Amino acid sequence: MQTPTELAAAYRSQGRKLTPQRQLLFQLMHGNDKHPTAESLFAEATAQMPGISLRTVYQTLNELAEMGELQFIDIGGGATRFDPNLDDHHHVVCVDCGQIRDVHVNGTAALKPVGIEDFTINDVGVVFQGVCSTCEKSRAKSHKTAHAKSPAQQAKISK
Amino acid sequence: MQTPTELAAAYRSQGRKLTPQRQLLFQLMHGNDKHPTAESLFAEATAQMPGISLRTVYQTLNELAEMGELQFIDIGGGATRFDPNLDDHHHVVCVDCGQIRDVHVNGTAALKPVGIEDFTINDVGVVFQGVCSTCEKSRAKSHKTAHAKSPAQQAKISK
DNA sequence: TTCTTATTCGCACGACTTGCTAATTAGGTT
DNA sequence: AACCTAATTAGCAAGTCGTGCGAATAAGAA
Repeated sequence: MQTPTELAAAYRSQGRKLTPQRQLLFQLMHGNDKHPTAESLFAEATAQMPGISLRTVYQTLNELAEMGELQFIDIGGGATRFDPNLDDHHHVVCVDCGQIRDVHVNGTAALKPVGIEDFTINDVGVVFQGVCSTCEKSRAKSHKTAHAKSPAQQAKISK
Repeated sequence: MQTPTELAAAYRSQGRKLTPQRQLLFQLMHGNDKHPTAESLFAEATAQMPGISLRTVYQTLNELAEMGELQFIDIGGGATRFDPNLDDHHHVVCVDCGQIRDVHVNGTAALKPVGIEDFTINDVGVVFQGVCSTCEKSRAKSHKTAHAKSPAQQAKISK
């Protein structure tokens, strides 16, 4: 995603208006590597601009996605998460706490799907599933105790 | 996923009951490579067993997932899709029509995430995004005409 | 056949996201 | 500086997907 300043210019050049709400969201998303949900962004935004609408957050995120400034990440379960990182990268997900980490991956260029001649491939996404060190520790103590989640809320496996 | 007969045995050995609803769903899912949603499975099931409940379809799919007989696939947008294929495989998605195809992928063993020492990786999923030949043809005719979908319903990119 | 317990069904509810629209505002124009 | 108009916002209703719950039912053992 471009800087807030660059986005301001991009917006104006497209006939879009530069509102305080948008400017705030530009700031909150720029360089943000937390892969926030709309709700969590809304919470942050509200802290700085009480009264901002969740609807506006969704709207702005959709605009930015249309403009190619960010990506949607759907990795099972809950809400869509947003990623302003436009570099060639992939994701690692902790199946316990749900955190998502950006990673560069070696070897993606060599990936070859077998037997899909009738598809024009445009993009490849790699998702690693694992357990982060923090969750690994809490697992050691409480064996499976509080970690059994319903299929719906736990990060789903999508091979 | 195992055959309906094998599943019947597995169910009984676990103290689960073998109901007609479950047996039907075993049949519908066995060898199914369409990656159906709960709704579409429900539709098929209803054709053969009017009165079967959507609730039961969800319940049975969750059971099968718990038993490791199938996977959830969440590739952006709409409903969860179910995959009874337990082989080591990955997926190709048509961003136009949303169809999902199973594929074997060469080179996955060589994939190396960079800089995530604090993660224990258990699984890797690869998703190719592209356009199937059918959609490619219709694109050639009607340029973008009916293919502009809202971000929400179109297959989302998850790098 | 009887009994116990799992299962089914259907509705209400919850999470997430979008549709709709009146009121407001950004930003160009006079 | 005041004005104009299209874009935007806010907020609530509604839609989609999936689950919680409880009464009625049925599987399978005794």
